[in-house]
Order: sequence, then structure tokens, then C-alpha cells
Amino acid sequence: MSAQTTTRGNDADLAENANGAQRLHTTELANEIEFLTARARSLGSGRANNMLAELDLKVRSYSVLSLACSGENPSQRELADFLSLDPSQIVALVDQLERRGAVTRETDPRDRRSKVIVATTAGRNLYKRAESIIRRAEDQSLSTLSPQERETLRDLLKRIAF
Amino acid sequence: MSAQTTTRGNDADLAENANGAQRLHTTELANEIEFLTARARSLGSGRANNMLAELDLKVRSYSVLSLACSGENPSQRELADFLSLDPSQIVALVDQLERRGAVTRETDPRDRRSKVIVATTAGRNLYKRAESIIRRAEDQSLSTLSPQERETLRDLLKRIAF
DNA sequence: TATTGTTATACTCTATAACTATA
DNA sequence: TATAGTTATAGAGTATAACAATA
Repeated sequence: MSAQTTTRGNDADLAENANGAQRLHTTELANEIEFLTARARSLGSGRANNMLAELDLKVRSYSVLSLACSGENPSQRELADFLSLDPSQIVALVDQLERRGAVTRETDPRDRRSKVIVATTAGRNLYKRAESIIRRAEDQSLSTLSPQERETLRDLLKRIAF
Repeated sequence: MSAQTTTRGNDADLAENANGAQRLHTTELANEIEFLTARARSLGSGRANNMLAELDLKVRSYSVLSLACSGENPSQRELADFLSLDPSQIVALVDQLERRGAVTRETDPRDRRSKVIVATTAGRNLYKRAESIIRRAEDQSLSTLSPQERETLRDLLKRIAF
């Protein structure tokens, strides 16, 4: 998905550490890439959501805001395609961001059905703060990896994600 | 995936390919490891769920079945911890698998509060078939990676997932 | 008093279909 | 006839609290 989902996140994992489900780490399941990807995502987006809460954002709304700030002037349809979300979910996300003055909908003059999402100045400021939080969250989630390993991971993921 | 979620999966991505949201691939967001992980997970579990449908399983129930077949005799509490799911969700998943005769709940004699989940013969047969489907799904999801790269990815993910 | 499993409930996320306005 | 955005709704997934049995 891309666009991700809220998850139980950190609390559950503290529980696991406190507890003793480490026996299960040697299991077949624990070595499946799909499982590991899902677990990494769950931990990562859980942490990111917790940290973004201070800006009243979630990973979802952050993603939309980020693309609105990208300079690519995405339409809602493009956001839906790229984030693997239904167009109706984009409506709700853009509504929220628009209500707080972070983005505006501008009708594309070349196709008046289409609405381009662009960030306001306030939206770009919000994004700057959110981006730095996301960077800290990512840094924490990847704390066991060296910079080189992080680049390797990024490249491998990029090849399977697109 | 661990604990995962159903996702829109393949259809959305065909739409993306058909469409032209490729502009957004150069975006900052598209290079964030968290985003790529989420997207990879979404594609992967979407595909796996589609393929597991013929066995009337999902990634969730497959994960529980897999751990029930692991020989580690996990309790429901351990399943919840390991899969980052709430204990009440485990109840529902085990109920389903128990109803179809794939697993049984056995009271742990050393702690009669705890119930150990063990696979039946039918459950192990079901798991064999599911496992081969999961392997095919994973193979398709990782088709752009060499065997070596897959191992690298597995190791990196393992270090951030646990 | 604390923990395992269970039930119930509310909330979020996801999927689908129908509508409108534009093309 | 088809597409972008919107609305409404139902379903799946998630989080929380309370309870019984057991420790």
C-alpha cells in the first residue's frame, strides 16, 4: 500500500520484548520477506504516526502534503494512483488539509474535471516540520543499519515497489 | 507480513501503470524507506491475499497457521505479541481455523489459563499448499531481484523488524 | 493482585457503487 | 461514452475496556 495504515506499533513491541515470543524468531514465517516487510512497515508507520501526532498529521496526510509540496502539481487522481488509495479516500485527506489551510484545490484549466493539489505557504511550513519528524522517525527505525546498508535497502525496495 | 492488512493491491497498480503518475517517482516521498516499505508491503500482501483466496485463507490466517505448524507450540498470547495483533484478534483468527479443523486449542497443563495452538493433520496439509502459494507470490513480488539480492533484503529487513 | 483468553464496542481504514460535471 | 471528483455505505481491520478463570 503505500499509503499506509495505522498500526499498534511500539507498545506491542515493548510487550513482545518484555515477553518471550523470541522462540518464534527462528520460525519459517519469521524468515519470509513478505512477513518481514509487513512487520517493518507496521513498526515504522506506527512510530511515524506517533511522532507526527504533535502536528496533527498521520503518515497518510503527510504523504499527500509531501506530494503537494513536490512541485509536480499532482491531481487527485494521480495521488490516488501513486498512493494506491481509492479516489474517495483522497477526497477526505485533501478535505482535511484544505480545512487547515495547508493545501488548495485548483481546477486544471486544460481539463476542468481535474483538480490540482498545491500547497500554501502555511502548508510548506507544515511540511518542513513534518519532514524533519519523519527523518527522525526513519532514523530511529533504521538505527541498526549503517548508512550504506540504508542505501542498499532503499534501492532494493525501490525496485520491488515500482 | 505480520500483521497486515488487506490492500487494494494489483488492480490499483495496473491503473497506475496504465496511467501516468510516473512523474511522482522522482519525488522525495518516493525515496523514503518508510514509504517504499509500505508500498512493497501493500503490493506483496495484496498479491498474496489474492492468491491465497483459493484456499480461503488470507495472509493473517496463513501466519497463524504457519506458527501453529512451526513445532513451537505458541500460545495465543505469544501469537498476539509476535504478529503485533491484539489478543482479541487472535481469538477470531483461531476460531476460524479451528472451525475448519485446521488447528486445535489445547490447555497448557503447566498454566491452565494459557491455550496452545497446534495444527491438526488437515491443518498441516493446508499449510503445505498455502506455503507453496506464498512462495510463488513472493517469487513474483521479488521477480526483479536476483537470489543474492533477495538474501540481502531478507537480512536487512530482519534487522529492522526485530 | 496480575495474566490469559474472551466478549463487546467504537473507531479507522478499505472497497464499491452511484451521482455530477466535464470531456 | 468515458473520466475526475464527490458522496454514501458497507465491510474489514484496529484499539479499548470489561469480565471469567486461573495464577
